[in-house]
Amino acid sequence: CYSRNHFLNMYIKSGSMIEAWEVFDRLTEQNAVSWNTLIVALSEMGSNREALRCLKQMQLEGISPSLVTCICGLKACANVGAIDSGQEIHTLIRLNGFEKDILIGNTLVDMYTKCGLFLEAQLVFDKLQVRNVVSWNAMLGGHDLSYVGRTPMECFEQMQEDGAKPDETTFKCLITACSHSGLVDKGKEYFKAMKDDYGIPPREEHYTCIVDLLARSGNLYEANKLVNSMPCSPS
RNA sequence: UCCACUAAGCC
Repeated sequence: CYSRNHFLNMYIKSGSMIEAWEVFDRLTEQNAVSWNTLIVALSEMGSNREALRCLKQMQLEGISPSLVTCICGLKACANVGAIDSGQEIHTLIRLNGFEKDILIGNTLVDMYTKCGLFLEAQLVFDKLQVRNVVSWNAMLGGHDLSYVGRTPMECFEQMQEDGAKPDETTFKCLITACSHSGLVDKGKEYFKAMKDDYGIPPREEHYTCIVDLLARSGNLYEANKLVNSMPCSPS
């Protein structure tokens, strides 16, 4: 069944969804992994409702959702703001004792922020036993932090006190958060600090973030200057 | 370790 699932994934990754379904149907024994593979594929192609239907279906067929199933399901919920299903999955998580898992926790935080339940997200976040850079990035990037009475700056400091090392994604989230809160100077500072103090060379997306920040604040001249000084796209 | 967490703008 091992190789069968690989096979299934191969079709999916090459974009042959029809063949993938055929392979799936012909599997004599669909285990949680085959279902997960399908659910991920569906949600990646934007068929999130269909993905959630699969999650129900697998249960009807007597296969219990694994930890990975819960993660994939939550992502599908996050994509379409399906808070009801999200909460059902959260219940499932509790029933199975998956809640201490960091990946589960991070995905829950993300799902709740994407669904607009910021306090719920904060609650899950606070209850995490261990937090990593992804947890912090999810908080930082998910929504306007002012909903939970925080600023991007505080969040950024706290994450470091907590021992998380800011990465590329952190700065994308951080600068975007500044941009959305009108914190123009702070955003510029962070952009500079990123390479000067943290040794992270800005990528194309970081330039997009900072240009967006400048342009939004009416700083067209500076934005233009920056675009012209950009190195050619690395990758 | 068959599958799995966060990630800019435009729309």
